[in-house]
Formats: sequence, structure tokens, C-alpha cells
Amino acid sequence: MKKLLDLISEEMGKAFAEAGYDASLGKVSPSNRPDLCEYQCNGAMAGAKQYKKAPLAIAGEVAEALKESEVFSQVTAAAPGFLNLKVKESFLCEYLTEMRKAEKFGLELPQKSKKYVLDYGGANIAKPLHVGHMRSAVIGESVKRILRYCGHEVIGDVHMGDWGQPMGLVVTELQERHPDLVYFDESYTGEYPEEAPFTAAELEELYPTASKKSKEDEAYKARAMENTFKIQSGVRGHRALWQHILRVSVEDLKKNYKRLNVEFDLWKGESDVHELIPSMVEYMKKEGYAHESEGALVVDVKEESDTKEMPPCMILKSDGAALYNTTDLATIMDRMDKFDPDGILYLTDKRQELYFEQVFRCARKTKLVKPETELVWMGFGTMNGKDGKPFKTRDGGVMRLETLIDETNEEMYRKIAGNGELPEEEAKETARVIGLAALKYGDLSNQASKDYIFDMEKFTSFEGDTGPYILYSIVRIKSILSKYKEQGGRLENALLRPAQSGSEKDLAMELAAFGAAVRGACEELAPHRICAYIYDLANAFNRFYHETRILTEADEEKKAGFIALLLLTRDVLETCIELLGFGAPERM
RNA sequence: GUGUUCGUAGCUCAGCUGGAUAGAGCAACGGCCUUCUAAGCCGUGGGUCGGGGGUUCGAAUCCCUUCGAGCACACCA
Repeated sequence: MKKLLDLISEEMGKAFAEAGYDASLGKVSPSNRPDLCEYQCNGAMAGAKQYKKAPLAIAGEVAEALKESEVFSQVTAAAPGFLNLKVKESFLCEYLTEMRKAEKFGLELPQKSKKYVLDYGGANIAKPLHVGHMRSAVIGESVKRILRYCGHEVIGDVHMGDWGQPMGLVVTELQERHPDLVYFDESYTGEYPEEAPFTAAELEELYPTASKKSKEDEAYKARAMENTFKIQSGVRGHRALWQHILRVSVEDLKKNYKRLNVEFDLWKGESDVHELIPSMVEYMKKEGYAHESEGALVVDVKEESDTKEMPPCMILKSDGAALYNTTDLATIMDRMDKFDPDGILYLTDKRQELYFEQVFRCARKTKLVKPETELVWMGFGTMNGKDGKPFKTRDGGVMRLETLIDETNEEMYRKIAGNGELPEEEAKETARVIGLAALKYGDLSNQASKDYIFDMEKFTSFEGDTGPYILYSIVRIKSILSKYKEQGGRLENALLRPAQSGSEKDLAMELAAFGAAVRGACEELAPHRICAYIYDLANAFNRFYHETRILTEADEEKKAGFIALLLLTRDVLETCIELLGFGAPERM
């Protein structure tokens, strides 16, 4: 199904052609002046120069050609050359009826579906998730859902940091505390225990302790480096311990991501490509891409057109060790090999822009990817506190993600417990559902690339552009629908009718804009476009609701028409919040 | 220093490939509940779109310049 604006533009284009002008001038956009029209076309002004004719005269001729239009109920030319349009209610009604019947509300799907690997989440092993991880998870999850809904295949990979110094530190601290553990006995040849010699809670505390010690104690640091080397080089006991750390950690991470309604297809990490590195390095040397510079192995990625400094991409440190770049490049190689995707998408903190530019250039230059493979980097901004500085706890520490979720849910519970008649258990569950919406909507409604201010009060408010307001609107609709059923109404029989009132027509037009909103969000990888759309839609619904007696409408056909409109509104809203990664309760 | 992003109402933010009188929300003020959830709706006040130039019939939007803020600039990730 074509987008509403495209259909209207086609109709307009025909009129331009009929009047002797280029049909492409008939591009229609939503009105800037709702007091004058519903849609507008600026083509007459754009074409004025080309045809050496006054724009208003062109507009007049086009308006004349549209007198008998099946689409427009009103076409007027306005100075200096605007075409002001209103669409016929019958046309809108037909369009929405099609939408209701069609799969995905008639969303246009691409001719050929693309396959993407989406790298988001950015979790590290042995370190709990903190608020900094939230954006990557929340935005990435939404981007994944949007791409899939628009017909693409997406493989989400959390791509953990599971291979570096932190591992060695944790092992060192374990050794410090339990030197007798069988893992440290190099003469041991038997099976290692299945159970980890630590719990998730202990693990969490091991890393910060070790990290602190290593900064103060040189000998400790040296042991940590040695242990890191032992893990990486495959010393049996150390590798077994590392496996324990990985398992316990991933279990904990999964639990936390689940609370955010975030799910990954792959739980790959840096360690997975460890064995690919030597051959990759060898290849880069052999093909002459890599050369030595200041003791390190690098690939030049500077280009003639650069206006900025572009440092080379480092492949090996001067001590011969691999680094972040190395594993990222090896991961690209691995992904091409395993999935052969049309593109790889990265979602990281925006400070890594230059870094990814280097890696992408290096991957292209060394032909790790095909020339047509898309490498896309999306940078997201920092979540700041009310003071405009990076979000911290009251005492200045880094807040854990779990804590943030808990606090949001508690705040939400306070609000609905004070208000409603819900039984306690349901209130708690509802608070979780609304809390997640508050958190995610608060994040996603901002442009991903910009920093934003986290304001608990604002996000959990039921007023204004918030998650709870959206959910409230949905719940309101659900409540009316279930009452209609109680009255004996049959939802499946409800047929749309042409809008009778202004607010009804406005709601219909918002619904018709669904396709454009979703496509826009998909092309720009911008969940905030969905947020803006559903906020407008929820507003349109609430205005309609206040102006219209629905259940007490005497004319049954008219009532059914309202119900049909509400059904479509509910379905569109629920589909959209699904794309954002949260859901709505039945009541609240 | 080089590069880059940004600067819109008191606060938090929209503003699509340049289009009419720059929009929301919060906060302030004033209305609307015997009737489908008032967690809502309607209305009022509030802006030199950081400053200055330019391109254009037309600029918050494009170009230049200037001020201010953030961020990044090879052996961290």
C-alpha cells in the first residue's frame, strides 16, 4: 500500500501534468497552517522560475484541473503560490479501511530484504551494567525491531568485552583469597568442578577490588597481567576459571537485559575471534596493507580528501599484543564469513566516532568486506543528570542499571498505588510495565545522537510527552472497547465510516500517517520519530474522545464506526510501542 | 592547536529534502467532571531561533565569519 502522502502527491502530479507542467512538482506535504488546510503543495513556486510564470497563476491552473478530483474536497491557490488542500472524508475512509485489512497496516516493504548484523549493548564481563549501558541497549533494541518490522533481517549481537585485562584482575583477586583452589594447581590433570567457586554477587565485587589494588600495587598488577596472559594462552586451570566467570556473568547479564525487555540473538564476545587474529595479521602484512610505525603494526587510512587528522589504524601494539581495533576487525571478518550480511551496524557512545571511521576504512582498504557492504556507525549521546553533567548517584558514584530500574518502578508504584483501586499484586506488576515505558520512552523520545537530561519526575509523569501518557491513552481505548463488548457489541463487525467531525478527521489523518512515520524511522534509524508520531496520535485520540460520546451514541452504525476507528488507533499505538520495546497494561 | 557536534520560550525538547504567523510539554494563569478513566480536554501569557554577513522571490534550516559549550585527536575500550 502506498503512503497517503504519495497517493495525494500522485493526484497532484497528474493535475500539474494536465496543466502542462512537470508532474514532479506535485509533491504534497502536511500543512504548516492547519487553520487554512490539511495538506499543502509548494510546487507552483518551485516551478515558477522554470516556466517563467507567476507562481500564483500556475497554482490557479492546477487548482482548476482538480475541480472534479475524487481525492480533494478543496483545492485553493493562495499567495504567493501555495496550493491549500483538504482531502475528502470518503477517500480517507477508504484508505483506513485498506489499512485495517492489510498486513502491517499496508506498510510498504522493500523489494529486496537486507540482512544486517547489529552490534549493540556493549556489556562487559565481570562488571555489572550501569546506567551508561542503558542507551545502547534501549536504542539498539528499538532499531532492531524497527528494521525487522520494515522487512529486514537483523542479527543482534551483544558483543561482550570478555577477553581483556579485567579477566586477569578477577582471577588474581580470586587467587589472593583462595590460593588453594584447584584451578591454580598446575599439576592437576583431573576434571574441574561444574560449580563456579564464586557467586554472581561475589564476582561483582571482585573486579572493583582488584582494579583498585592493581593501581596501588605494582606486584599485584604484574600478577594480573600474567594471569591475563595465562587465560589468553590457554592454561587449563585459568581457562576453566574464565569459563566460570563468563557463565556466571552472562547469566546475570541476561537477567538484567530481560528486565529491559532487550534480547540478543548472539552472545558473542571478543574472545570468539581470538584465534582468527594471527592469520588476519599475517594476511594484512602479506598483502602489504600493514606496516610498522613506531614499533607498532598499523594500516594507513588517511585519504586525500581529509580535512582532519586521520591517525593510522593500529593492528598490533609495539609489544605485539592485540587491541580493541584488532578484535573489531577480526569480528568483521568473522561476521562476513558466518553471515555474509549486507551491512554491519554499530551502536556506541558518540565519542567513538573517529575510532569507527578508522576501523571502517581499514576494513574496506584491506578488503575484509565487499565494496558494497554497508558499515554504519550510530553514535548516541550521554545520559546526563539535572545539572547537565553525566548521571551520577547522590554520592557521586556510577549508578547501576538495576538500581535505576528499581527506583523507577518504586516511583511508579507510589503513583498508581495512591491513585487507583488496583489490588497490590496487580499494582506492582503494572508499575513495572509503566516504569519500563517511562524509562524507555524518556530515552527514545530524544534524538539518539544528542545528550539528554534524565529527569525521573518528568519521565514518570502521566502528563505531557511521556511513556505513561501514551499508555494511559491506550488503556483508555481498551476500556471503551471492553465496555462495548459488554454491551453486546461485536468488534469484528465494526465498519469505518467517513469522519463526521473535525477531531474525528484529524484522528483519521494521523492514523493514515503511520506508514510515513515508520518508514522515516527506519530510513533514519531513528526511534524518536516513532515517539513523536505516537504522541501526535495519542493527542489526536484524546481530543476526539473528549468531543465524542462513543458508547452512548444512539445510531448503532455510527457507534460501530467510532469503535472501528478506536480499534485501528489501539492497534497502531500498540504496534508502535512494540517497536520501541515496551508494552501496555490492560488497565491502570 | 586540528577536527567535530551543538546553541530555538524560564526549564526540557520538536522543527522532514529552504516556504505562509517558529511548534510541543513542563512551570504560571483561567475555564471544563450527574455521562465511555479529569492520569484528560480547551484557552491565555511567554521567542532578537547565540551575534554578524551572504545566497534566495522566501533562511531556524544552505554558505562564510564570530562568540560560547561539549566531545575526539595511534599503543584504553
